[in-house]
Amino acid sequence: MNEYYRSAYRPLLALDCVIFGYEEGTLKVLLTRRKQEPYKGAWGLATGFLHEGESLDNAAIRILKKQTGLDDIYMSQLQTFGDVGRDPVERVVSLVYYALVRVDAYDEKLLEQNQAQWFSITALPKLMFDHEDMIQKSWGKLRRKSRYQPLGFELLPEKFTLPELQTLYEAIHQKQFDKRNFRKKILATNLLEKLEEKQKGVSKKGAYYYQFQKDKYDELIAAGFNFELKSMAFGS
Amino acid sequence: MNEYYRSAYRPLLALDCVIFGYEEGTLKVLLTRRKQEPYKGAWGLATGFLHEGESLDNAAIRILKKQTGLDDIYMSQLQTFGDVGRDPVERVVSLVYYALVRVDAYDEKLLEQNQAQWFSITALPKLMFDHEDMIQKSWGKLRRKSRYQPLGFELLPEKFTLPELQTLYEAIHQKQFDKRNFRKKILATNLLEKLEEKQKGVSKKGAYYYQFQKDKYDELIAAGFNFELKSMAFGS
DNA sequence: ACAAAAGTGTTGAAGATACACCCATGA
DNA sequence: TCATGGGTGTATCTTCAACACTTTTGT
Repeated sequence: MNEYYRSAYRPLLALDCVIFGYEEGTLKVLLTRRKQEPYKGAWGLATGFLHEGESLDNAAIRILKKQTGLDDIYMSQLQTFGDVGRDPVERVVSLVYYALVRVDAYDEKLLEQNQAQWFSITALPKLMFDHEDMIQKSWGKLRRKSRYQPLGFELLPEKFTLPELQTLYEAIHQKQFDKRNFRKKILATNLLEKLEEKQKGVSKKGAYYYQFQKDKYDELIAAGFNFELKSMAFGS
Repeated sequence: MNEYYRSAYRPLLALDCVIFGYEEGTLKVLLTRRKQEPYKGAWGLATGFLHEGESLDNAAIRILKKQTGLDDIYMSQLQTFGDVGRDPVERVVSLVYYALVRVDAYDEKLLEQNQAQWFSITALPKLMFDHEDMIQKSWGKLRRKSRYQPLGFELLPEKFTLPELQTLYEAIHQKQFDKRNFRKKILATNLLEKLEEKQKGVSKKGAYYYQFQKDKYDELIAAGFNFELKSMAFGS
């Protein structure tokens, strides 16, 4: 290694994960209490430093696994935060990932073990550093992305009903949708398989379960199919 | 500072800038030759390490200023690249910014001084490390963003004609647009002011100059106006 | 007068929105 | 039987895409 590299400043590099979940009709975020002084006990995102020899994505996977017990989580980089005073203890540059998990797959025991808790996105506690900003920006990204990518499914169990899916979208967008138009739009993607089974216990009539056809989606993606919006496509 | 921070791994943190320009009907990227061994002389993006006490955006501004002589450049974070072997010399995590500059504002002398050169985006030389990937991803972002934000103006002089603007969009999207539809769409934003003056020398008839009304745009943004697409808005 | 690029409107198709009633079931 | 939430179709409007001729002016 030469002078060019050796003399450079080396900041700490952290990864913070905004973990979204969906439960009881509201969009939630998983928060944990900070384990070290100062600000010990303050609510914040799941976090960790990058390890030597570890890629960024792998570091995020490691942190998510530790926090949730799950691999194979939908996960994507949001952006990097690096204001000078954002961590008052020491200069830390922080890469934010956001992740979508199925709350039903979540290991309850880990909540206690990690001093973690789900909070409704509309009723967050006071958060340390710039974590509030990170969550709001992640939510914005989720809103925008859910318009052209079938993300909602990542937050629901394998089998879900259309009313459930609609309520989820309403929680993400904080907006009511028309039942008929919503169904039309969702079913028009042709990515949902209707099952024979009906949901019991929630309503008297019972709603049909659907399943997201991930294979079909992956095929379409592989074939170069584009779920992007058509309008403003400057077509021809 | 306590143990939690002290024991953490500290990678090098670089910033790489994809500088887009527009000239002679083609979208271009500004590249420089690497100044140190190994790979000295290889083409790559304008780059630099983060300095102590400097925010990420300020670091990007510094690097852009050094490269182009300009401040006040449109600039935005793309994403962070951190694969383990991406810099073969040493582990370097790299934050990519993309920037849009007016080539006419560019100081010619700096090109030589920095061993820099504009390359058409469709005819890039072999690039070092993962810089090719960074450029392609930035271009993708530029394409997507130009559909719902008036970005094109950043690449043109203050005064420009609609045929010029259209050619720019065609260069960004690598696609021909219909003159009439393009005009309609652009003028529908109500953000362009038609000037009295006509362009001379390019065509016999001469095209009217237009000017982007940045004040008006900023006002609308401040008022919460949203340039996002309407379709898929899950409206009501 | 003619060549070359600038400028302009309309029509049909597709997609988005608004809206109201019947159905199945458990209590 | 009735209360609750599930399911369905249509009419209107907006937006997008396709398309061809006239205007201006320099040579």
